[in-house]
Amino acid sequence: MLLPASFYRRENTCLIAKELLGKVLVTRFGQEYTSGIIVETEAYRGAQDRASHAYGNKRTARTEVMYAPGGRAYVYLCYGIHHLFNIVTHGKDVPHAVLIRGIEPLEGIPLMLKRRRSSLLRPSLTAGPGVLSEALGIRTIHSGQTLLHGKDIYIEDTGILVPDKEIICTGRIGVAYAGDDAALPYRFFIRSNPYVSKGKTILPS
DNA sequence: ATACCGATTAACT
DNA sequence: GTTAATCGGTATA
Repeated sequence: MLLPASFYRRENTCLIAKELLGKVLVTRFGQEYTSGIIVETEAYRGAQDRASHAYGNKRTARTEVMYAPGGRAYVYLCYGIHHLFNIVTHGKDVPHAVLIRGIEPLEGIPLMLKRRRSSLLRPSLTAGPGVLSEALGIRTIHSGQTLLHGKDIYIEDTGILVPDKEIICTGRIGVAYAGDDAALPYRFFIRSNPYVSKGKTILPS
């Protein structure tokens, strides 16, 4: 079942990030079909969150899509190389988003391997926000696209159940510049899943 | 026009 | 454990 607008447009972005675990992220570009189970996410809470590109309600051409109602892709280039895929959440003019940090490959694995120029199925194929975008063929040109039409990029609920006991919550990765906000418990991942990224979490002080 | 830097990764020691 | 790669976005002038 395709996730509906009502899933993304709720106000609790941390809850959305948590509930995205176990959902299936799909890209379908013509005949090219690839998918993976979401195993790691991070919430970014807009105006009030120093780690967010929309901190202080900053509006630029890049961040504008986050001000749309939930259910669109926000994709940006990081370190000049990596395309990072986010899901816009909350309502209009509230620029929240969820970063997808890890997926477990499900369908179209040969195509993912080809996109990653790899021949071996191993966690480095899709563990990490930059590499999973490459495996799924997601690039900055997709920023702003809707996830609600079941075309190009979308998310399905296939009934995979992730027990609460298997979900771990920590501080976020790579946002040391955000001061105290870096340690907020906004990162969610599935315990012991090999496709969770290997970055260092920032511990609360 | 110019300068700085990052929600990372892979390849090193 | 460390660090080079790499370039669009953003701020400043």
